[in-house]
Amino acid sequence: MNSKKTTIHDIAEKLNITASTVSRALNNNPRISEATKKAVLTMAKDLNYQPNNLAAALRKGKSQLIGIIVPRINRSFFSAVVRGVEEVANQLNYRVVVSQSLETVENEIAVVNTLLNARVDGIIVSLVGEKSTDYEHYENVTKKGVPLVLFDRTTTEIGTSQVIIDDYLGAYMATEHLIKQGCTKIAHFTHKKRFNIYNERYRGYVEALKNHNIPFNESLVCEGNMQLEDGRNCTKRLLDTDNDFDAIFSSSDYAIMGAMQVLKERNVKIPEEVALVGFSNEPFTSFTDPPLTSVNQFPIEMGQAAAELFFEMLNSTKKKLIPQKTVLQPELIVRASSLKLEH
Amino acid sequence: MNSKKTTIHDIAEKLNITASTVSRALNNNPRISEATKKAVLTMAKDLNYQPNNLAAALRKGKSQLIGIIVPRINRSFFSAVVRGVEEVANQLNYRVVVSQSLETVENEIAVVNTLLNARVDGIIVSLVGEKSTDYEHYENVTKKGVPLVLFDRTTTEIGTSQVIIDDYLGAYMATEHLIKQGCTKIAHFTHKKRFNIYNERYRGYVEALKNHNIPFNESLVCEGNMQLEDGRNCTKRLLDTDNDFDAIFSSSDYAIMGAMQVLKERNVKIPEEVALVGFSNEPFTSFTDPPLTSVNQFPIEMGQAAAELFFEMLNSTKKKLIPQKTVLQPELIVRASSLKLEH
DNA sequence: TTATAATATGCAATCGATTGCGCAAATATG
DNA sequence: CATATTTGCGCAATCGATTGCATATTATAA
Repeated sequence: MNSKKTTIHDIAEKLNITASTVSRALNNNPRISEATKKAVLTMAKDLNYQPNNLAAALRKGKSQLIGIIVPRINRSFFSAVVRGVEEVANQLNYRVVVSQSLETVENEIAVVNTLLNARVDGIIVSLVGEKSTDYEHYENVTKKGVPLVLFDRTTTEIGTSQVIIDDYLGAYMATEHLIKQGCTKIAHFTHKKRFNIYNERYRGYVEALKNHNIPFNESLVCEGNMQLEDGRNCTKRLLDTDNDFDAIFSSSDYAIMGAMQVLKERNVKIPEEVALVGFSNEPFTSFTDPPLTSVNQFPIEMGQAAAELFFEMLNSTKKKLIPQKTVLQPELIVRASSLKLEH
Repeated sequence: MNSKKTTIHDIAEKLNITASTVSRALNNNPRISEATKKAVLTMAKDLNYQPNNLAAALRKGKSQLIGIIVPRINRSFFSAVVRGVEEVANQLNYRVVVSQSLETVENEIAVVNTLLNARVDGIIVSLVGEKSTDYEHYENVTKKGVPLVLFDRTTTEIGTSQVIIDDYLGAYMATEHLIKQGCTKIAHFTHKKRFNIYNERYRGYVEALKNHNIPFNESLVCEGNMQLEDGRNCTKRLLDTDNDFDAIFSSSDYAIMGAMQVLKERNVKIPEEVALVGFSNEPFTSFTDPPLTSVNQFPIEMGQAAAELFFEMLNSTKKKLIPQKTVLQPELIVRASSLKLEH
């Protein structure tokens, strides 16, 4: 019953040809006659042949695997990106190996190493670190000639391709939207660790105010970890210090949810008294009451774009390729939480 | 600069020993002296040696990879399961390859095949199909001696281990909770495709009614695809046909969200007039207004349990192992949507 | 001191597929 | 008809690590 796995040699033997021919036949090599190809194919089926990619990978020096590293896979944004990558990769007969860095650089280093050991053909990653010393293991990757693509949480310190959305623009659109709804005292929630993405969003916020001649008020900016609780704290502080504000633009949907909770608890009307806009368009944003205006980051498309950049690098013949940067356009999804005017 | 990848042979040469010894030293084989081990280790570091798992995998016949197949990775339940699997797997130096079946059996078949080609050491899967003919490709897997573990959407038709939560119990708890809140006319939303899990939940609902002497009313059961829209339709139908009901227990959080929307639109008070309970404890359930009572399926724990079953199978010396079944206890998470009484 | 056991390492085959090179037969060209 | 070309396939090395068996050296026992 367990008649050993059948190999191309078994097929060759049965047909009185060599393994080379079988290999070429299976790979549809033009130098093999149609007749033998057909014979090989049917014999392969008869013997229930299952190709061993490991052997091919070893010989060819490529595993048809893409490693992808995300902080945590069970976060809707990241899992959606993975989905996008997977869909493009599968099309081209590549598989995706998923790893979590769990937000620590040590994990990240370990994970990069095991992926390299597994001889993945490339790595797609959303970074954990923020200091430039946190990137050495990635410089190692590029030095080895393994394609590396960054997404969302990126850096320019590693000279490699990346895909991001235009965070600046997203924030600008969000803020401008609030302004057009008549808001003039717009608070902003941002991350205390100033990743690129949060800095850009902050910039967008500030610029939108400036371009509409609204004075920037430092005390309306609140920093935190961008979690629900941080949003709650920021909102309480705003309310308690009696800072006058009529809108909040948060760089995170979770933080703005905290705001919504606190405002409701204190019977502040949304959006009449305070309008709310988040960032990321998390799946829950359409289920809140009122539904939350947010900025769509197109995570699936981001994954697809990352995969495409990866394959470009992979297929590039040049040794030194110029890092590409794909910038996706964000989309402001307007829902009731910010709609003070009828449209 | 690109001085070829260094192999154990390079290390061997430098030290005037053979590759065998290097291999054994790196694997900490007791038959190698401490001295040479140390020498090998430092030389490996000096030469920037990166082990090639492909070669080892080919030789040993195992890849240290676990394939996991989910309908879609960007669904919070599934991504959380993947996270659980990954965490256990990494501990044991295994990597996880993720694939999506995208809810079609054809995709599933293709994906199983490529995983087998990649020589994964086993497969963990939540099934797509519902007909027994949909399982042939999996019977193939077990026949080849490749460990297979099912989770959530399982079947007993494939003789293999599985991990599920006690869906019956979860539904029973949910229904009983509603009864204790004083509800007597409890509607139920279920899936029109009667996967095991939905059948079990249906059973739990019916049994809870029975045990509390509440008559079962067929017309309060509504079937659909368990999406938001289905929940909306079911709720409208219930309202429009003037079926009297004071609660809904839905086998899906999405469907119950549809219910919440429609009820709000029609100014039906939640939970006073209609109490709501969902299933799955999706992340958004705590963000709705009112927050949604739901049944926690412990997805991360489910992933961990699946991984543990996998490793049990892997390490079992017996050829024929008895399929194990891990049943997790669900937890009813009570939130405002069903709380008619103060606690 | 000799036989025996333990220790440390080498030899060579192996996992399964790929591929450059070579060669014979078939076909085309002049 | 002789030479050149194309077609179809085989030979054997190769990818890099593992491992059963053999061997040499040293330590121990009798």
